[in-house]
Amino acid sequence: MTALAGAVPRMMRPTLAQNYQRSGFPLEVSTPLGQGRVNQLGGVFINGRPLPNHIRHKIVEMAHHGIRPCVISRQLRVSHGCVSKILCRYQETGSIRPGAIGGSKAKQVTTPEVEKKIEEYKRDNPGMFSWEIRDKLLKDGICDRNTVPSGTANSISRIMRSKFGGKGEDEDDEDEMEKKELEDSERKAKHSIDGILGDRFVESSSLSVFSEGDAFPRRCYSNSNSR
DNA sequence: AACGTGACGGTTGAA
DNA sequence: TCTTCAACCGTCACG
Repeated sequence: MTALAGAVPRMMRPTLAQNYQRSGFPLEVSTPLGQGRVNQLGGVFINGRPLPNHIRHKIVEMAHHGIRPCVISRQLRVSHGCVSKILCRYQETGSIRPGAIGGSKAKQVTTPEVEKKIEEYKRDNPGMFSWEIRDKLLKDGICDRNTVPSGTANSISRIMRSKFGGKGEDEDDEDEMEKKELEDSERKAKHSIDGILGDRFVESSSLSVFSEGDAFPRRCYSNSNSR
């Protein structure tokens, strides 16, 4: 979102709408969903969707074995930009998981103090309902009628989701999330890129204990591909 | 040749 | 239930 009209950086090519056909590869690959596309390296991907977990694992695993990103890219048929991005993220966060896609950024409807209080209530009484929390916030004088999280208590639910296991931003839950995701991906495999890609990459997708890697990028570009 | 990075078209899901 | 919109995705191409 930095490109200003009139001052078009060179990077911003005045493109013919990106169509993934510059390479002469077929635009789409026939899949049960008709979503698969083929990149320049011949790899299959779904535009807009994250690579499957086992490929992400594989990328990190190979990097840990000292395999260079360009080799990983060619071998797994994933663009080097993507390999670079995944490895950078892994280095920064220790997680191979993609970020949370979609949704709006939660509005700051509550002060940190209120959030803390909600956490406290929830810790003391995990079975507490949103509306009960809301009432208690009012009763304890933490909020008044104007400042209490919204009428439907949706915002309270949101806070609770994010604090007590929602989209899994919590690093402590990483293993748990990984497990859940694995199960989930198995369930969805037939209808996702995992299924589309089949077992092309499945062998040795288990992630072993890593030693200090050497093939990780030296630097990272900012994680968010800002627009 | 390898790699960092910005633009792009696309998907997702909370509001 | 539908729409909007900002987050994310991977690819591509440039430097």
